[in-house]
Amino acid sequence: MAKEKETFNTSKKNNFSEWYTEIIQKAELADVRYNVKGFIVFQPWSVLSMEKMFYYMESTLRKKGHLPYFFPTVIPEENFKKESSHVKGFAPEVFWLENVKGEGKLALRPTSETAFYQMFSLWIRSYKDLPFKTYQRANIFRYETKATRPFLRSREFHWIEAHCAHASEEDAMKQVKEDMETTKEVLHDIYGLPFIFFQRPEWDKFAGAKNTFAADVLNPDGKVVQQPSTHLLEDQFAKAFNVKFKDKDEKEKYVHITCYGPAISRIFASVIAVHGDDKGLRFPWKIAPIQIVIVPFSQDKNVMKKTEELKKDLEKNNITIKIDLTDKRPGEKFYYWEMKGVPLRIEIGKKEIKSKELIIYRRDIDKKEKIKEKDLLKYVEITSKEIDKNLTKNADKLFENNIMGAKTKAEIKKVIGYGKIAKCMFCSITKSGEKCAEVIEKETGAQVRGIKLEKEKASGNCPICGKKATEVVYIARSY
RNA sequence: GGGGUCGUAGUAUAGCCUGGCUAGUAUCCGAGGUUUGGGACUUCGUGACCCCGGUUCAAAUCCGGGCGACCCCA
Repeated sequence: MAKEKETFNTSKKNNFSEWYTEIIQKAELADVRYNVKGFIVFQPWSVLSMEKMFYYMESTLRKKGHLPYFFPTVIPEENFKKESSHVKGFAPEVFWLENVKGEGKLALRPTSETAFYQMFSLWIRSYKDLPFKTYQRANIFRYETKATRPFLRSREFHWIEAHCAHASEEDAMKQVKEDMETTKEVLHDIYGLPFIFFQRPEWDKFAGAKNTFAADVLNPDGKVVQQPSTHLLEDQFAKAFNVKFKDKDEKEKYVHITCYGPAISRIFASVIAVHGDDKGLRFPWKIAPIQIVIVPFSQDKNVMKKTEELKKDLEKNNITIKIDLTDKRPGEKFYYWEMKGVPLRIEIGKKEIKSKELIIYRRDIDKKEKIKEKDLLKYVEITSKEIDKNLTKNADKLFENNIMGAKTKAEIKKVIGYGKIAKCMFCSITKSGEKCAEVIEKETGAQVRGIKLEKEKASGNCPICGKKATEVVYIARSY
């Protein structure tokens, strides 16, 4: 046997940053050599997976009554300026198109509130039109400063944004809860990503929102990544864009708007980071670019015939499958597809034909087993579910073990130093708590992420200012 | 936002300090042969000094600027 060769120069645990950089290149997820900073080429292995991610997210939204749109990529400056806190928050990140003859200045959308609500004002007339639930799949542009990272923070990213108009604040809040439910159904139950939904503190809200709720996913390096966020926009945007409806009582009222933004390309970063290991990627079954790869040991006629047969049977069951016919040796193919994260591999040669058996390798647990050929479909059906369950369970466990209580400033420091999330009492997440949050950020480099929606009971005092605690907050470093 | 490291074939690197060679090696790629049950071997071949300017008889090497990448801290 040949000498052990590691797939990566470093392990995920010892140096997450380098592991991440390396896996993106090795697994051909993105080519960062495109010659504009912060813009990368998404390669097939990431696109195929993200297509599936989009599919699950979009079909879940549609099931819940959202209808799809494609809005223009450009937004006129005029729209952009209508909501003052929004423009203030986003202005530094906007790419402007200059030299557009006679058209005024145009922004490349950094998000599309100001495009959607402009049209909402034309479309929404009556309470019968509400709730008005939309979404679009789009790429958006934000001028991130120098810390760009493939998938995690790029200047162009691919996302879904859902915009809804409601008759009342209660309805809007219901929508926010539905968005959280959607996040669980898709991010957790399909992509296998654990998260906590936080209500963000006053000082960390989306520009122009009354309240922001955001899901934080934990990265293996101990930092959290903000994933989907949903915002209660109250009626600020409705007033700015004059989105009104005639209610049952015959009065004109402003709608209550909510928006929800799952960024698929960024969530993909978490899929890589959370599930990957030192052999490479590990895809959850439903979002694997290829779900099963067949590696034949020889190109013998009978082996080839059997391989084709298996492929057809599996494809009939909607399984994405590939036969590896390259002239590499089997061992090299094994390592390659393991690095690529394909969940299942079938190995087949003359011996298996004779014994009517198959060797199956499971990427999630890195083990092989033998099964009867006739049991293949049933095996795949059961195992694919087990794979997802297993990956999700492991991720959940890791997440839970990374939350630690802290009672004093020193303890917060310690917990953050371990690369974990600190849970502690806090004075307030309204304006008055901001100073304490700044102290924490200055001394630990971590931010107050917010409170859980199902409110936890506070007791004792704020470890920073010593005032009576009103909230239980979570503190973490973030991307 | 602050700091650091760096840019030589598709990839990873040597050479740079102390200017001068046909720019070395491995891998990848292409052609041939032997192989194929966990990262094969062999023969031949193609391929590179990030861009702009400066110093110099002479620049991959020194200087300035630009562009880009990575890492750490906030």
